[in-house]
Amino acid sequence: MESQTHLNQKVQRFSEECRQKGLSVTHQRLAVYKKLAATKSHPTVEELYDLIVPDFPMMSLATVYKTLETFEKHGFVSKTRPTGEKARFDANLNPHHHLVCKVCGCIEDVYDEALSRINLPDTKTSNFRIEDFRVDFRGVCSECQ
Amino acid sequence: MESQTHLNQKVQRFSEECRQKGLSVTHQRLAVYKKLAATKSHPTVEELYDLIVPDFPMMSLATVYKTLETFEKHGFVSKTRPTGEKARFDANLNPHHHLVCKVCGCIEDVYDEALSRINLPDTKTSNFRIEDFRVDFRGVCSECQ
DNA sequence: TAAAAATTTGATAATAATTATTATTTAATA
DNA sequence: TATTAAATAATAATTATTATCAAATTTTTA
Ligand SMILES: [Mn+2]
Ligand SMILES: [Mn+2]
Ligand SMILES: [Zn+2]
Ligand SMILES: [Zn+2]
Repeated sequence: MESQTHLNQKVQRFSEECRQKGLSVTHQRLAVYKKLAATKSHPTVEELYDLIVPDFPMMSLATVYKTLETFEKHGFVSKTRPTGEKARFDANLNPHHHLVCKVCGCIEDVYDEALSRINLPDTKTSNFRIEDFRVDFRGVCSECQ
Repeated sequence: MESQTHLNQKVQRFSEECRQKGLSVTHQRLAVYKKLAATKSHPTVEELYDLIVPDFPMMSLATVYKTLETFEKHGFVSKTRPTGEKARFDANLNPHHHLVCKVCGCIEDVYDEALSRINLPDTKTSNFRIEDFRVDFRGVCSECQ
């Protein structure tokens, strides 16, 4: 659970960065960002939409799609698609890894300092330039056990 | 590049396992398996279909979909869905990780003994039961540089 | 080997997720 | 507040994937 003040700071930074990048700070964008920054659940587009609609009945699903696309392009959120169907989003940009449930598809964040110290594999022969890496730990969440 | 004899052995084993599991060994299934086992490119369903059609003009795209679904269910292939659009398939079931190109979406296999020895993160508090893990090294392939 | 039973295929329809279109509305700026 | 560029909402279109089902093929049984 993020503290309320921390969340407000995050939203504040988001608004400033939008202006810096020439993006209008609209009610819709604020609503999407706030809901996403307030949860750890890596919601799908539709889940986010359902979270927002009660507070914001005129919100359109297509706007949530486009907003998240914009956010991803500008580096406000990350998008992931583990084995399940739908894309999932995360406003947590600190480098971290994921626990992915094979049963229900839910995602939990996992931080592990040791992982940041692994040696990158040798890619001299294929000449692939590695920029970063993410680990998906796959298994069964507590709910599904 | 797989050697031809190694590939033949793999197809041989595949046929035997199909029979053991009560799956008919059809021309279509052999064609899909052979093409997939012969490439390292992690093709999409449509790419596989296009590879197969010249040799096998009556092949249906729906059959490729269904065949791959069957193969995955029976553990003959693995399916992966990077951030891009389409699912990609791999007949290489040795535990390995992936180099994923951020530009074109291509996937290369990467083996790294050191990775198999990492300590799993502590999940006592969330009670998530980790079964395995996969690392996506993200960056830019040689083609796209 | 031939007939019967079971499975698979191919053609196509249906569905689900996502993206494109466009008239209207809103936000930023002067 | 008026101007202008950008964003939204409603909805159509597209794309990837799955479902349906009669016909064909494969496997089993006699
Ligand atoms: Mn996360
Ligand atoms: Mn692979
Ligand atoms: Zn679960
Ligand atoms: Zn590339």
